[in-house]
Amino acid sequence: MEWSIQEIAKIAGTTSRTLRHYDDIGLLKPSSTGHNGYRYYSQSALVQLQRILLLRELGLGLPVIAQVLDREQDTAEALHGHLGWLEQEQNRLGRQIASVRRTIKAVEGGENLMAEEILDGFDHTRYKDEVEERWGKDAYAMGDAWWRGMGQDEKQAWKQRAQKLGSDWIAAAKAGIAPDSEAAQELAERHVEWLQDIPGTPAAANGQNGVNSGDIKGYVTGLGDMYVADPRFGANYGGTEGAMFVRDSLRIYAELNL
Amino acid sequence: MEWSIQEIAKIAGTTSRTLRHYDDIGLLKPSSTGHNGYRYYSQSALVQLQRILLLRELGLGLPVIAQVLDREQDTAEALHGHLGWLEQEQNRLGRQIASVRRTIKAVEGGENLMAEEILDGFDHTRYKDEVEERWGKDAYAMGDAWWRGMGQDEKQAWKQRAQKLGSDWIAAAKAGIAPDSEAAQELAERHVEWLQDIPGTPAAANGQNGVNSGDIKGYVTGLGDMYVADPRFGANYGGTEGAMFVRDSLRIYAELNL
DNA sequence: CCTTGACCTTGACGTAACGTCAACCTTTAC
DNA sequence: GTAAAGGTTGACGTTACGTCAAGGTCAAGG
Repeated sequence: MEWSIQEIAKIAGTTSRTLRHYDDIGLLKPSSTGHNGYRYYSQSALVQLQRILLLRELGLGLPVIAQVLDREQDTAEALHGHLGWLEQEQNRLGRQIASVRRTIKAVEGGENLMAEEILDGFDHTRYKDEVEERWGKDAYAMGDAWWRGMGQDEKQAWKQRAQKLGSDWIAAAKAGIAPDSEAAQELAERHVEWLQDIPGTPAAANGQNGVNSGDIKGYVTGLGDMYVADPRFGANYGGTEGAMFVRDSLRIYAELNL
Repeated sequence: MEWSIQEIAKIAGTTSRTLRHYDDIGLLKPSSTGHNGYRYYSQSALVQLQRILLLRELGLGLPVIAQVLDREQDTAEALHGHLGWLEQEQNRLGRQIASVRRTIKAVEGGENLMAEEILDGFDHTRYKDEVEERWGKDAYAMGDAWWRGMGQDEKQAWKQRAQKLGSDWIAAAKAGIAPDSEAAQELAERHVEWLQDIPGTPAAANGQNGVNSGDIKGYVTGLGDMYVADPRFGANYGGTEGAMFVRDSLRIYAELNL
């Protein structure tokens, strides 16, 4: 018994285009071809097709399905791997949903979505890439959620605090004092305390992150290096020169106190 | 203050390619262009970019973002709509995950993924399209889960039952008895009882589906029509002739008893 | 024999949002 | 002068087909 392309398509609940596609990519060849080029499919081809469609409904990609059918990969193994990916996706969606909900609340609360003022002084989203690269996506996500979850006045306060810290650093650097001087070390202490108020980072006082507290030292010195290497951060501390002063002060503070 | 394309890319945490893309599709034009064709972006463009990236991270499509930025659509409204889509997706993923888990269990339990034997007599996946079209996606999903959740012997029993029912129908039709005869009505009763054992359909005895029991009558007569109209179903009852006999018997039974 | 309609074929564009060369021009720094 | 860095405009690749487009094949009817 052989069926034409439309017939198996109907039987299996798919379209003839899909069949041609599977033929093109070599996933499922017709069991015979007429002299006129017509594709004909046998019972065994139908079984294969059903398998393909079953796996496809589970979300597997066609290349993976091909491997499974060619016995190049164990079915259960492939499904396990796929399951992991699916769960990751679901988590991602969950986080995204939470973010959207927060944003809706913020917007409906009258907050202008990322107003100009956010730019001057402190803009946390600028650091997205660095943060994600160094401490993982979750770190940024937590910081991001924390930031957007704050009220207008809280944000204002935070920015003022950051700006004050920055200007104090610049003043200290201009004054030519040493990084290991008492004044500089006091600033370093303020800086670390400030960092500890950002959730999701290794420095966060409450250990809600998976990072153990032993990382704080490396985190702080790493930050110092970043301030110097990246002009966007350095700009907050009076350019590269100021950033170097901050870095040295922080390193010394970290060595002595963390 | 103006920035080159790489500079804002870095500041905003994206790539120059993305900026060019946004320029191409008209989502974000550079605030000025040099005589050499270089793109330059101002502070306000940066703000727009940040807004775009924020919305993009929330999963909105670029066309929607464009509408929001052009004030053609309310931000909160767009986010609400998007939220609905996200939740749908999450649900879909959840169902898919459950399906994959069941399939893994089946495969690891030694069941050959859709073996040949499934084809003869009864293959529920053949009816996917019809079931989904007539009674919704959930109906098929539930029936599907139910089928794959059964053990090998249970499936065997089910198929035997289906096949016995089919052959009895064929025999009755061949015997030339009337659809309203006692023998035919007994068969119709068996048929309905059989249908009631398939979860997710309007006929299911336990009302786990959102369908009210008043639909059973329409469901049964509708099925009869389908048997006649679709040769795949009719084949189970001895072709179109037999299917017509089944349809008439079922219709009479439904009128009298449902 | 011719037409009509149903079904088949291959070929090619479109989809979302860019990543990734390729080929070529500018600016900056040494 | 030249090399490095950065800019420009194409154009292809990505996933799994949907959707024409142009044209050949086959069974039935006038």
